[in-house]
Amino acid sequence: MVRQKIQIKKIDNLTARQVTFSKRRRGLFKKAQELSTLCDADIGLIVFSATGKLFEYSSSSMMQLIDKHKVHSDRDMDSPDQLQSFNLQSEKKNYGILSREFAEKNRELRQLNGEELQGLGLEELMKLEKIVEGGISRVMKIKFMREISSLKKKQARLNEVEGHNAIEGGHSADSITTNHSLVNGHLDYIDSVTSLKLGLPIPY
Amino acid sequence: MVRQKIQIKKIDNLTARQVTFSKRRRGLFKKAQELSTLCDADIGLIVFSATGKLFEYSSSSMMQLIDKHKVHSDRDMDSPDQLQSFNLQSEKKNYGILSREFAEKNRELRQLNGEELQGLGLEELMKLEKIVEGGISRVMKIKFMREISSLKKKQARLNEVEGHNAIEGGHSADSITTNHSLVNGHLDYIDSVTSLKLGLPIPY
DNA sequence: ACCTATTAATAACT
DNA sequence: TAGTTATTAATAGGT
Repeated sequence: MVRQKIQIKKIDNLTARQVTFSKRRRGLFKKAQELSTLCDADIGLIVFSATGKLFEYSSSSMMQLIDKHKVHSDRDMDSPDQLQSFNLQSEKKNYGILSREFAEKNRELRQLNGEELQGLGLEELMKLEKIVEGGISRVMKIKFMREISSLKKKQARLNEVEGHNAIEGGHSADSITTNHSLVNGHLDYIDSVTSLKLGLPIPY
Repeated sequence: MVRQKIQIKKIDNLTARQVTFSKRRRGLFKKAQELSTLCDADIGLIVFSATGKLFEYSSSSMMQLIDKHKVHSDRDMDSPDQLQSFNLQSEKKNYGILSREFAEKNRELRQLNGEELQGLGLEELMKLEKIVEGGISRVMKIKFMREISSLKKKQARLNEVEGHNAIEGGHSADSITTNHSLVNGHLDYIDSVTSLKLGLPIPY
């Protein structure tokens, strides 16, 4: 773009790449702020460098923005069209992941035996609800509500259809829960998790 | 910046503002993509127009990116300095909110009586854990793990300190849990929640 | 960090 | 919403 036009592909030279990263990152954040100011837009920009360093800008609160974004995502789950992002890749991929996960959940649920279903019965769900009542974040709350609601409905249907005996192996029940917002969590880059692992010896 | 340089302040004329929004938004997304490609950065960009329309770009998966971002935020909670974002406003505000919420949680917990603590005993926590084991998102899992871990530790300490009787009203125990990532959820703009509200009549 | 030639973005207009 | 163009803004390569 200047002394010589460059190709938009990964810069080989490490130093040059770092320099360009700094310069263009600043430019990007500036543009984001300008757009926000000029057009009264709410903007959040998250940048992780190749080395994992976080840089971010948000015109208001990143937390709120992310919550708002998640709500939009969840809405899109219901009717998986009408997405108008710059590139739809990530959203489409998301939707694919969630769809698979949803199918998987349904499969797992059908494999549960009656006893286990009883074990995860109404009482436990009620207690879960009570805990969820507490001060967890907006999105987490919604997702958990949905999960609980979904589990309740599924259990109810299973009870209805199966009596209290065998488990159906047929096609999954799509119509029961169109909202499923849970994802398999691989705890890759998280080291602090280890200390949170449950089952640790806690003095009682 | 062209036929005439403009001031970076909200554009009064609605039409002009919309046109500028479209043009600059495209430019911003392009720059984001270029930076991502050139420097191998992982970038997420969320833009809400003044009318609430969502536009987004992400070099990989927005969901993963947000999870990663939240983990970073949580890390910052532990040592509330070393933030290197473009503007620190939102993060600082976040930290303030979480600090207050944490204090509030501590207060609430001290007010719990022994019976209620028993009710939320080890068994329930174990069941919660089992549920949490399932496929919920990375961040939700971490947050819930932390919450459960925190509750366990607090209950353990209460049992230790109080025997099984009265509740201390003294100073809060800061050292027990430095990670507390839960936020008060006001369910403002979310309408779909109503149908998810628990306690709804479900046929059993 | 700074410089600057050159390209890229874009404000006003159509 | 899409094109044109004059002008400013961003920046690649060099110091």
